[in-house]
Amino acid sequence: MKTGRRPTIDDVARQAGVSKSLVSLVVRGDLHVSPERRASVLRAVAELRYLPNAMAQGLVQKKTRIVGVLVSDLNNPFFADVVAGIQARARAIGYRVLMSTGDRQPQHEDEAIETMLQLRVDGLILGSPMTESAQVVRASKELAVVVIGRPARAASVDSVADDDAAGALAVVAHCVSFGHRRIAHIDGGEGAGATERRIGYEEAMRKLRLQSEIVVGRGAYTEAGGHQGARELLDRRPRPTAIFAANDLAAIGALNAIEEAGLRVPQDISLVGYDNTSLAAMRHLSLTTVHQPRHDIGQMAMDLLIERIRGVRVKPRRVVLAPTLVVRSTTGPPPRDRSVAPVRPTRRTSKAKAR
Amino acid sequence: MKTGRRPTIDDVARQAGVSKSLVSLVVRGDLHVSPERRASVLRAVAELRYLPNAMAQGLVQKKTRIVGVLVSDLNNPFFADVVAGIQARARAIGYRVLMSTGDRQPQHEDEAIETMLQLRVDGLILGSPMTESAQVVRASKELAVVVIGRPARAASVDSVADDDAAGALAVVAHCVSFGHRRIAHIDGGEGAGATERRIGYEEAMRKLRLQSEIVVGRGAYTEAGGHQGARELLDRRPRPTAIFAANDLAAIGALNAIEEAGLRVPQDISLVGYDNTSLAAMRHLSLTTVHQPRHDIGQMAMDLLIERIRGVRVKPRRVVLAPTLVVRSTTGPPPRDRSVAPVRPTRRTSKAKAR
DNA sequence: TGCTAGCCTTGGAACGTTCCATAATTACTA
DNA sequence: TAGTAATTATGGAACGTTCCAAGGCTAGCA
Repeated sequence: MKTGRRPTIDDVARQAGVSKSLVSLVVRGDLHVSPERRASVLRAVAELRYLPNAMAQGLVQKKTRIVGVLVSDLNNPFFADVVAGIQARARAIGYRVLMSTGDRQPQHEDEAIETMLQLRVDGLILGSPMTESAQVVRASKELAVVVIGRPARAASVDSVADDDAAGALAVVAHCVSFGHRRIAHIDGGEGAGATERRIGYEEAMRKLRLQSEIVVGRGAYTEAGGHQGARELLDRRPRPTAIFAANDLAAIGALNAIEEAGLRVPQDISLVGYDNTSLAAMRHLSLTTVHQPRHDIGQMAMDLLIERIRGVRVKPRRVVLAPTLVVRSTTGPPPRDRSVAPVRPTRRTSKAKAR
Repeated sequence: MKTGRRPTIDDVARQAGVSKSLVSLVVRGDLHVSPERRASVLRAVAELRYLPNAMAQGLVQKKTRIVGVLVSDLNNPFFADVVAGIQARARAIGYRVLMSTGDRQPQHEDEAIETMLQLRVDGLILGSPMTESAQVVRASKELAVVVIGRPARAASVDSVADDDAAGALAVVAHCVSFGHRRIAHIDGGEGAGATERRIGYEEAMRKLRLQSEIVVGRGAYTEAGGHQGARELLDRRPRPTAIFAANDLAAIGALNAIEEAGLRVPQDISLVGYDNTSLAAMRHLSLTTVHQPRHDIGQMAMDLLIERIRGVRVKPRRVVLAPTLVVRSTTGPPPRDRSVAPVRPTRRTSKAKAR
């Protein structure tokens, strides 16, 4: 770490024997520059290792070509693909991506967002934020904001999310097709989309005439949350025969709790996650879950953001993508249980074969 | 997204009836301001929702109080805790953290770093970068750079890493204590610390008089890499009885390959990972692995960075933390195998008990 | 030859802050 | 009461870019 002052555009201009305006033009790839001068400028740039100061650029241009991305939880591989999708699009149109995380703490998330706002990023993508805070809504009046993972409320905010109700229904229906009735849910607490998934679960249960069996354990979109929610559920008598966790991380926590209780999956209890993260796909785990097109979600979020940045659209958009159930090995028929009459055994058998 | 111009310090000054210098003092919490004026400035700030422009600040202050963090792979939960450690320290001393990722592609990593440099971050923490590129070394001449996960080469770069040789030795010794001899390694390719781990493995094998059994499958710090490396190893005859994967992600990929081959862990083959990520701790997986103090690593990296930023130290530091073996359920005695004489059965038994 | 058009190049204003020197005010001391 | 010190407030320069209007030059054309 030497103390040499970073070269500025003036240093380059002096070295190349031209004006700083010309250097600026060359660096930005302007076409109307004579080949000789361009060459000498580029030589000077290389010799001095000149790197334009993005702050000075941003100040005068009143834009940064940076989009900020808030990632709610670095422990959740869900965001890896989402961010990859964002970056792919951003790269294609010359935008840079800067990330930040609030570690699932609303206050920290607000601070992270504030940092982005102070930096005057051109747009903000919020990956499953804990809240659509007042700060966010205010911010969205002055720059483009897209929320991923929950439907935005404010009209100035766009969103990209999957259809949680449809996903939840698919899960419940899948369990019912095996003959389950006591299908419980571990919710995602304050997490993005958690309320939608819980309500989706409840409505699905009602639709399938299982409203009397609705049970929700309090959890979170984390392993710890899933663990706690599962313990709550496992303590109930009669015990649920299937658990639908709000996301894959929670499902893993639930699995830990289930195994700690000496139960087997899926023989004693079926388990379903959400998100179809790389974790769920692990052969050893082979978690039945709901797939979301993560890369597409990221791309779509970036597309929406760009539309707003460019001002080609002012109307809010709520993109809803269709989720798909991915059946793996953590779901199966419920155990025989004398306390409850077996449920439509024929249907159970046929579905079990279909798997 | 309204088009209202963001309020500047001048707007606040006008509204509060004071000079912009005074506004600047109040906003930065200077003490020598009369209570009345402070109050009116703060009122104006609130009314206008004034947020200082970090670019303008950075331009004149010649520092940003931002540290950039490159995360090599968002799929690897290893970095979640590292970043948490960095953030904890940063928050304590009023620095902001901005992240970026190159998705394990050296070229993208360089671009991400360039973005940070253009932004004139005060320091850069590189989380397990694919390379210590020329760009990084150059950059380190002008700002503080700390590398995590591999010992830095350049004198101007600090580093925080665990003792990979010690970790590898612990793994190999653990396997040997069970009676394994054909202990193979899946390397981490170009990943940070991968070479050190591979060499550590090879030296450990030599030290334990198993040099003739050294086998390295080509892999990467990813599930796919581990899968491929494992397939390569499983095709060998005689087959290894234990596999030491370069990290937990690779171990999971290896586990998939092992199960695909119809083998059981640990009965047919033992498996060890590295990093002790949350994945390894999953009860259902229960992977024997090597623990790194991730949060401490992050904190230490931030501490080193701050020393450099503040200029209180110019000598390079290579912090090496001690790893610890975490024995779980994926390691056990090798299967009986008539082609090789059993190895010191007494020792095997005693160690098995110790577990 | 003079005029126009087009290309290339340039100086200086602007962006929104902080820093610095100095001014204005008040308080304290001899 | 004057002089000094301490406190609070201010205007303008500076930071490193881009933008804009305008200048110089060359070439084409009548």
